[in-house]
Amino acid sequence: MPTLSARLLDRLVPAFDQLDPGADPVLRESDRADFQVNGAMALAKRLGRAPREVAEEILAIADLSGLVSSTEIAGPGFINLTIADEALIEQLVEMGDDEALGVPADPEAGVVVVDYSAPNVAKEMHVGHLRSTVIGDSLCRILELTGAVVVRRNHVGDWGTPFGMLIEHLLDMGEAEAVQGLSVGDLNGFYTEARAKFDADDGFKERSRSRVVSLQAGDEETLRLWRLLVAESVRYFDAVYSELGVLLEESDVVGESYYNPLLDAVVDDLDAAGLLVDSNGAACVFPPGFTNRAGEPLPLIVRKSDEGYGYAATDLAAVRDRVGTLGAQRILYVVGAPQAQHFEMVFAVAKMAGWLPEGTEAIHVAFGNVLGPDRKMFKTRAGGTVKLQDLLAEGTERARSALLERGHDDDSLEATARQVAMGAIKFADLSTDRQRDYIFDWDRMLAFEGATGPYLQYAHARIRSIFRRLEDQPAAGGILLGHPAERSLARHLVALPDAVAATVESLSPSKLCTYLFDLAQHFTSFYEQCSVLQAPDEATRASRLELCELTASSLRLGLGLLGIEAPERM
RNA sequence: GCGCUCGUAGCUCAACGGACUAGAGCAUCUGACUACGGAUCAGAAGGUUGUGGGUUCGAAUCCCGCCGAGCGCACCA
Repeated sequence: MPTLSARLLDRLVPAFDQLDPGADPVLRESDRADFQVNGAMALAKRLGRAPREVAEEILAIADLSGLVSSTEIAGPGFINLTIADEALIEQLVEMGDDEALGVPADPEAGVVVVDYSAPNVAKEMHVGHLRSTVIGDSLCRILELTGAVVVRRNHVGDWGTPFGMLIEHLLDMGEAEAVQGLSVGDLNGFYTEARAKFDADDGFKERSRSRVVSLQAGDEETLRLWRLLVAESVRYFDAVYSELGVLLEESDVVGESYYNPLLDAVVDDLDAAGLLVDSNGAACVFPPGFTNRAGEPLPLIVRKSDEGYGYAATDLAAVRDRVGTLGAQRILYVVGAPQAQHFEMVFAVAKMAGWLPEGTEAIHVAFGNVLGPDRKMFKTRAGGTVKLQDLLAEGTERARSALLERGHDDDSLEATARQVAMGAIKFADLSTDRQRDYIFDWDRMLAFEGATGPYLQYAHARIRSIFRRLEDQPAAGGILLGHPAERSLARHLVALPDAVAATVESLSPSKLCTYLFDLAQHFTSFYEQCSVLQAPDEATRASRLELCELTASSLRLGLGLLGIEAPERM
């Protein structure tokens, strides 16, 4: 089913084509009317004609019958369009019949690999993993709805020199005891103890070093111990993901170690392509346009001077694997903004090597830091790292008391508190433009008023409450838009597909957040002005119930795309 | 030093080169509870969009300079 804006474009494009083939109508939502068409002005400039005259000609040519009820040319050459109520109603009916509420699935969307979350084995997840996990999860859900085949990749840090000391520490403790400790999630304690011994005890340090060598050499017993560490960590990650309500699973974990067997080929093939340069003993590629502090060319170090591989090699191998084996048309890296230059370089080298051919693209979906109320990096009061589990638990606790304060009185309290807390945390994160840093503030995000997760959940719960009170099955009549509040709600409802499209286009869930908040506001305004259950007549009542149903579905779908649950009651 | 990102209302944020009033939310002030959840709604007030130029019919948005902030800049990921 085509969206309303697609229908409009179908009528407008031929008119613009007639004056200048390929001209963009520049169709936008408008606060003056329903839509505005701004393309006439740019077109007039190219044609050397008067803008208003061009606008008039467009309107004369375009067949807007049945879709638009009135048009107006305003200002320097804006075309304002008011949608016919019948067209709006038709759109709403189709929306109601569609599980995706009119969001079109693009059959050409292709395979998209989304690389996100990426915690480290044997380390606890902390607030620094929050944004990648939440943003990545939301993008996956949205891309799937819009037709992409999404492959989730949790690129966990499961390899490298720290594993020597971790394995030795595990042996010192005894396997059984170590596993016991790890299974209760005390990964930081484990890591810290290992680190402390490594720094203090030369013998331990020596054992750790040779253990790394055994690990890299593929010694079976060492690998077994390493797998034990990885398995315990993955179980712990799963517990966090499940509490947070993100879709990552064990099978999505494809850590750094997975790419080890592919690294030699990366170097060999770069060498064969003549791209590899030896610089101070390291095997490097110098992609053009990157310089260091001294203004000299900056290398991407593929193999270190000690023969070891760095993360550039792993990232290059991952690009090859994802494009070559998984068939990715797009690879999204949901990774913090500070790594922008690294990814630019990796992508540049991958292109030079032909590993990102025409028709494929790699995108760094960068995001800013989580800051505390003091605008500095978010830390605990003691200055330590905020553990993700602690953060989620605190949120749930705060949500619980907020619900109790407001008289929540059934046995769903625990479950609802968790849903509200996760909704609050996620909405706060997703509603700010990705690129910017955002300030983590419990009171603001957990407020039940304003643009927050709880406000949206509340709007949904109120609608559901109407249906709980409904005793009879309403007659299936048509939709009526007699009241201005009904019409503006309707107008907003049909814009859901456009909001989703804008979100996909920019890979910014904040656009969807804005849409949903506006929708909730339009709804509550309608709700205040238009009685539903006690509507003046049966036809109006049925129509309003239908509008309620569509709003609830839209909120549920939209929140779902953000990874936020929509409880029936709060 | 070079590069990237960014400076919008007291605070947190929107605004895809477009309109006579730069929008929301919070906080503040004023109203509205005998309708479906007042956890709400209606309204008011609040801005030389860091600054100085430029391009344009039209700039928060594009270009240049300056000021300020954060991050990155060779073997950790």
